[in-house]
Amino acid sequence: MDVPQPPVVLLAGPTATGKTGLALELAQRLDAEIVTVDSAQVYRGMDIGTAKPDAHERARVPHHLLDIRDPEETYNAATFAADARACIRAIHARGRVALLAGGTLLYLRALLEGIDPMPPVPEAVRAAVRARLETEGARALHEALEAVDPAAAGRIHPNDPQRILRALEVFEATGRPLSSFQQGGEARLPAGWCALALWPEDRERLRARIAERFDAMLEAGFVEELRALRARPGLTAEHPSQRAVGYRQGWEWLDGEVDFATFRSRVIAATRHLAKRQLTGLRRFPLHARLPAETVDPEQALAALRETASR
RNA sequence: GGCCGGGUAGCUCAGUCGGUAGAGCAGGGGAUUGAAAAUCCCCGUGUCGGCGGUUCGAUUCCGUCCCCGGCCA
Repeated sequence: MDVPQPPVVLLAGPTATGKTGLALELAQRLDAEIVTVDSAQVYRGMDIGTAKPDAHERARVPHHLLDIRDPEETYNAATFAADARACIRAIHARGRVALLAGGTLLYLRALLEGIDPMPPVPEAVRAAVRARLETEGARALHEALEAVDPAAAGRIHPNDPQRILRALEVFEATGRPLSSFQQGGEARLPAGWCALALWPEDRERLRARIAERFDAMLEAGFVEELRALRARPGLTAEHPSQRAVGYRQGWEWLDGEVDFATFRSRVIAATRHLAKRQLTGLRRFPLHARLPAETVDPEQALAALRETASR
């Protein structure tokens, strides 16, 4: 390229739009290494269902932040932000471009805005609050939160157990309201970044693609992958890794709760829901360009990059 | 051909003792600060199969026809 390349290129987009393929293509042309932004692909043993780049693809271009946790472990946004920052620094030290590729927007925001520093919550505190949720219910805990952290309670819906839990455990662990840690911040792209997103213009085609892709996963041995995970003694359907699309429904099926046809249609529906939520998040994300997903075109992506770099 | 069920939202169905109807799923939009492929919130007018009749008023009752199941011929 005759114009200076942006040192960080971001390729986002909802699931099943061809990010992996385009990222590979771009990485080779830009002499880049790929940093995956994906909350499910961090787990080992979850390959087919997460559409993780295969060994051949990973041999072509170095990939980072894949397979860095066992499925019994829990990864999170703050850790991602730190890991990704370290990866970018190392890639730049090698004189190469960092290509961030993936669709987990919370992770991206944590990286861009920074995530407000907060002390870790001891597991015992977490378990205690969780137990209260079981016995008292989300509404009651929301009222409890109202008393100690009205700002957070106002922002969190009374039916949202996950956020109520988080706010309460932070208060229990630190004696300070969660909201007092949160400074708030805007997602702004640093200089030298170029943010692109693959954008499906045609929902109908995206839906068809999602169904086809899942059938291909089944053919590639997804059921074997599920059985292997289920055979791990310490792993349960409640682990965050196993709540991922495809895996959650896989446990339901293997536990005999639903038949195969229901399993298949539920996974496909859940994937469409995921794509929809990703699209919603992407709409308010600072992007330089949307690339039509129907015609994934590396040339078009490179043109968008050049235009951004020359600004 | 006879008898019995059914025909209500894109799908599966509930309901209206007569005052023109609502759930789940699907679909759309939105929120999102350490689980995020997570967790939540909001959005439902549809000749209530057709045509007649009774009635102030019928998707609801009656008649008739059509369609789909089942049983009997």
